[in-house]
Amino acid sequence: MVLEMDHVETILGQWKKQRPDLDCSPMGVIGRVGRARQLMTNKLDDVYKRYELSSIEFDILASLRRLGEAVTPTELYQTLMLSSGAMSTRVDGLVKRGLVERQASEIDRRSCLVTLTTEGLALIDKVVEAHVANEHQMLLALTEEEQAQLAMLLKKWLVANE
Amino acid sequence: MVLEMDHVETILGQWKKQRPDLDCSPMGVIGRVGRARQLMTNKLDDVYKRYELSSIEFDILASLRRLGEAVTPTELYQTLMLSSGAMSTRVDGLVKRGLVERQASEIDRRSCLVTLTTEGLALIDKVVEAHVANEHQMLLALTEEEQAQLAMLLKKWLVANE
DNA sequence: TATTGTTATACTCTATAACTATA
DNA sequence: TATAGTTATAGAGTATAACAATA
Repeated sequence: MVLEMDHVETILGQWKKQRPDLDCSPMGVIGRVGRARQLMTNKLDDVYKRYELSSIEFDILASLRRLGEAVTPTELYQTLMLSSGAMSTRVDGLVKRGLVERQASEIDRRSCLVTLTTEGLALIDKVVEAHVANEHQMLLALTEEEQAQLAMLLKKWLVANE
Repeated sequence: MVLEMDHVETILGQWKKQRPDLDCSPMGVIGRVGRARQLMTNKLDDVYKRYELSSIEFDILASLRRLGEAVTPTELYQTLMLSSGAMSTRVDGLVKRGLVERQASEIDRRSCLVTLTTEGLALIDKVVEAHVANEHQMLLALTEEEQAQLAMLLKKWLVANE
């Protein structure tokens, strides 16, 4: 059996030596979630950049696509945890590129609905396919069963903490 | 048995409805790693802020502490994945607060060693204790065995991908 | 010539709050 | 008065590259 170490294992060993009184075992989980996230984010960004999208732009377009309906800027910034001002700026950029449109609301004239244009829909459908293929590729180091187990454990933590 | 949903489960359902042709199962893993990371980061930041440290400042002080020896700015920015300029700025801030010092290197006069001051050492020891206690608290939703399993699965992925 | 580390510059992204229009 | 959304401002953080000193 091969006993390979990862970066967090090294860090745990260093703490063990310098502060043997501390039980740093939770770093084995939390540190690895952080490090995995960082590496995963880099790989996800590779695909976004191929289509000249930032991570947030992808999230906006993907939200509109998977919800299957137009949503207000307020719903968008609350869902994606951005300020209203930041969302306005992001939507502006997508409007300028012809990927989304703002439609006046018929029931509340203060409000508007952000919708995908034909070009935006075609783009996000293409990007999501590349995105999902990329994600499949990223998980090849784990068996289907391990992936399911990992998802299940993270879900249990999230149900208790989100 | 309780079947609670998390946020990612909702998103998976939306994709299933809008794009039933796509196998989005990897989102169950990658999406949850990202979401868990975000929630964990917020909770970790609570402790850092209590001691008026940013996440990066904590990382610098903790690196010095667990390595148990002085390191060069170059080692620091490579380990923490920052640019050299950004590290200079961060170290400056910690020097101004009396938490670290720059010592001239005796073997290479271009270089220096960053060391914890007495105050810096006392501070990081206190913060790390609060940090580890915080991390223990954050994982209470999982049993010891589940935590170990989660760490093991993430480690397997990291060994193959980092 | 190459490398270490600092400094100066410019850029990206953001939150905040002021603001307009409407409810 | 409160809310939806935009705009203007200012701040945090960064990378980049120019720079000085040394290898």
